Amino acid sequence: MTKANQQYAENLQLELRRGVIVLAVLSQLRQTHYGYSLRQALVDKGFDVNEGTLYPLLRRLESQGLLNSEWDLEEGGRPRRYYTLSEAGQAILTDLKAEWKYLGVVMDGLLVDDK
Amino acid sequence: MTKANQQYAENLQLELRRGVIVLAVLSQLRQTHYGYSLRQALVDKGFDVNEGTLYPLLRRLESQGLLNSEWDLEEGGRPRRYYTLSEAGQAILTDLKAEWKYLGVVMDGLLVDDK
DNA sequence: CATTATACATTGCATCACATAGTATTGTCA
DNA sequence: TGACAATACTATGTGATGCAATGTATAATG
Repeated sequence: MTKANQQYAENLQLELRRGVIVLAVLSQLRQTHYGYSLRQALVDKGFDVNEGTLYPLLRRLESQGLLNSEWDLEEGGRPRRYYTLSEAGQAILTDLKAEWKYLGVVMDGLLVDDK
Repeated sequence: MTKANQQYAENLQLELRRGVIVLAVLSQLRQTHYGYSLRQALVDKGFDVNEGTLYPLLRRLESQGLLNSEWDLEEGGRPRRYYTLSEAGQAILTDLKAEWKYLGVVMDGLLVDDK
């Protein structure tokens, strides 16, 4: 595999993960998290997310009304912004889960080693 | 669900499918196809792809050396460009299949209804 | 003879992940 | 004590890419 091909492969793997990020994030926000702890939870479970991806994503989802957030300015600690799913966010999560499941079935059909 | 939320939901579903498109395309090109027949094969199996997505995608994959193509200029027929997987394309397909499988496992872990 | 299906191409727009860099505090370890 | 890593969040620019829209042209269908 040439260097160029390796580059293409990495790129395609990134694309593959790209679409799933929101689903991954929403799934974990069934429990309250702040950005950093959310990232750790995802990484721990095998889903690596860049900080430069996650933080803006959370702000975007909040601006779309899918998340609620609240600052925690505890004394003697760094300020944390806690996120939870809004009702709309829960509805979207349900949608995306269904779509994900459907996609799995479709892809299984496409990837069958026929003949 | 408000109109805005419906918009977000559609958008996120598009994103979800986005990353998988290349994998879907490569999977079907284990058999030779031209663009139009490839699109039909995908749609038939539940994977809807836009023409404006598919045709440029095929050109791009070819330019990256993952596909080979050949015009068929049969008399009394519309010209068709037939695509097949190159060796590099087959390698990438194998990679992506593995990544897809891994992603499935990870997502299953994330989506578990714990508690 | 008009409409639909086939077959491919192109352009501009909008979305979005990531790399990178920056700020600031807390903890660790030599 | 002083350097470095970890914590926690923000901001910006770039590149990749899907899609809607539009165009071209031929064949089939009614």
